[in-house]
Amino acid sequence: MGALCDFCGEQRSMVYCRSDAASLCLSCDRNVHSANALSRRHTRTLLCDRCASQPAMVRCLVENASLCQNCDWNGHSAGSSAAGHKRQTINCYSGCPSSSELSKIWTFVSDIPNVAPEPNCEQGISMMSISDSGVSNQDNAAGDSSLLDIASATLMSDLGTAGKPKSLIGSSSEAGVNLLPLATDQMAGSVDSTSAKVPYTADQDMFSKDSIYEDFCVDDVDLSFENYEELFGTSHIQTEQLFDDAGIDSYFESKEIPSGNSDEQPKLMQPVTSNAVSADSGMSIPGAKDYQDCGVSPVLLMGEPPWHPPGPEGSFAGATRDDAITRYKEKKKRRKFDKKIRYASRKARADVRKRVKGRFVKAGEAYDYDPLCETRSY
DNA sequence: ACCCGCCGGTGCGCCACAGACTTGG
DNA sequence: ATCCAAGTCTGTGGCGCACCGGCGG
Repeated sequence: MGALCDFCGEQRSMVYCRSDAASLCLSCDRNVHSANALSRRHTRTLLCDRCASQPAMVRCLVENASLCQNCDWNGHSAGSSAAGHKRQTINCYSGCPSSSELSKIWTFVSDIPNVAPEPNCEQGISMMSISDSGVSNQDNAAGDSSLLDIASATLMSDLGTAGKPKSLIGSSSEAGVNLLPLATDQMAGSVDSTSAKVPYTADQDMFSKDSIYEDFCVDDVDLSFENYEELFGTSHIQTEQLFDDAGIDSYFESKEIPSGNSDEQPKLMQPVTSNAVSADSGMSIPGAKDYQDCGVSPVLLMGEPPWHPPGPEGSFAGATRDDAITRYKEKKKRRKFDKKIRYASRKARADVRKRVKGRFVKAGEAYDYDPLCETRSY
């Protein structure tokens, strides 16, 4: 069963907020993120069905499960029996959507509980719009159906084949609910190319609407980060490899990857710069610290999991790669890419604490930086 | 080939303080 | 064994500085 809400500790957590590093029930999500303009900008997404501790990034249509990147990779890695499963991206959102609006964002979730509207958010909801989805559904009769257009999530192959995916970030009205498509890996063989470019609508419910949470359960194991590798095997290391110095550039290149499905045409990997999220986070590779903002790891931005056997025109040979991996691992020891917020309350305090040259100052003393209003006391 | 200065990327320490944790009665 | 108070420790984010490697002169 999924974890309880980090905020109320009573309801089942359903969404994950990267900014707060918190799993929240929908009620608390609305309460917490209606507090102020900044919190409304927090991007949230569904919680991973499998590990229940990380933000889900893709929806496996076969398993009816929302998966975080690690669970996705572990479950659908090349060579596994599930490698060919169709998956689609899961959009994250910001603002204060109602339960009905969320149900449009995530059409595959059938048990979104009703959430009382937050007075602070009324305006935001009414202004909600998506103006530049790139995937439209003009036929949708629902009044605020613009949500659904994107929402429903783009088939993964859309991202893989679209020439220039448009950024959704910033396209919506200021106070509205922003839907932020999660970038995905276009894992070889994972998508049936014949189904690409078919905008998903509620009428095309190609996958069961049975509760995705009916099997929302994981073994009773500690899912803390401490035993991450124990739980997820090699994925952590694989992630590390991504930032391999020599490998970075190669991932920026468009390259063909071998398909796990022999019937498919090889897919071109998209350059990172085409990814919507990169624009949002201002992320720079390899110093990507901001990848967590929308639940998008740089790994996904790179397209292909780095441990995937390089294509014929792979940019580096095995020995060079090994060297680079070794170098990266040495660097990794000194870095904190995987910083995990252990105490959200402390983070919340630090986020609003006044500073002088970056250092916290005593309450009431002069400061030169106030995170809340960016004013100076002198 | 070697040295030097410049530049950008990166890591680390600092700060206050709430809350978690430990210890002793 | 349990409770409580007091003391100690931890972790949080932005900034400045030091360090490092790459590059050009």
